Amino acid sequence: VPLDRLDSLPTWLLNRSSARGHRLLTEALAEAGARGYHYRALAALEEQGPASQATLGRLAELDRSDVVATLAELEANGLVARAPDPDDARRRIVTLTAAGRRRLKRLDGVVASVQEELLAPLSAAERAELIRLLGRIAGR
Amino acid sequence: VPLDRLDSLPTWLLNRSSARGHRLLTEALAEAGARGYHYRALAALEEQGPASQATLGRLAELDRSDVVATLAELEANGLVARAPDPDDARRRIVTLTAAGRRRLKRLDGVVASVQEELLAPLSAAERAELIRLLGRIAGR
DNA sequence: CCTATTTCAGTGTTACTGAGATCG
DNA sequence: CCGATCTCAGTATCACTGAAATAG
Repeated sequence: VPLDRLDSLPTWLLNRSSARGHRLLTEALAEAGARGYHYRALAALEEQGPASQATLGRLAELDRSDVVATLAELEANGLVARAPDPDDARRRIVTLTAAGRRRLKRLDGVVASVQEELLAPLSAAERAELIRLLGRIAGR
Repeated sequence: VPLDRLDSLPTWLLNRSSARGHRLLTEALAEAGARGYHYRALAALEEQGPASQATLGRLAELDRSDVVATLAELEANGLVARAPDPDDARRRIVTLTAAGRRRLKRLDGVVASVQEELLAPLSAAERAELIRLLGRIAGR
């Protein structure tokens, strides 16, 4: 970075690193035919089991307006199924299909290789330390 | 984070940390009546001296279309002055005014206190280590 | 009545793209 | 004619807001 003031400024370095990671991830997922929202939604479904769209949106931290389109796309590709909740007619229960589970496994691999690429300059110990330090400042 | 898959994922932690830093910075600068672009432009001017708008944009990593509005705002507040380059009529030379220098000093303080707030959970040694690790993966 | 869910349409933000005018 | 500079207008993106319909 050409500006002295910025090149060891934490907020700046975080922005650069995050942008680079985000770019790598978006590109890698796009190559696999997915976007971040799809991965997060599939992961939430696998970890928490079938859930209403609203619950799923909260778990995967999707905006309520984006949940609809995201799940519709996943359903169109046969990765999830949506059915009305017999106990509460407002809800639609979303479940992961076998194809969805396989897709998630594949995307897990894509995501892992992006981490590898992003952290390539660091040793295993340094990677662990970075994760620890980021966890302390990430908030939430 | 409610999802196991994400809570120690570097790209995810970087996004959270970066977003938190960005929010703190934007808010603190707004309270001081500035935005990130203003700070970067003023800093570039102080570090590199008077420069054309295009050069300044490259130094401060502003988009070419945003340079105009940013500098117009700074000029309206008397923080920079713009004058035609006598040697090249395409260029407008931008210089930092005394008021601009004072404002930059004040914003440096604002930016520093944001770093302090963001990194509050870390010791001095941890902060240095984080900066070092981020520098290695930030790219550019 | 009030709250929760699902959905759609529109807004706001922030970066960027395209193109024109000027000039070396 | 090519390339750089400055400028404006318009677009793309992404998260979000408002509001409506439905139901507990």
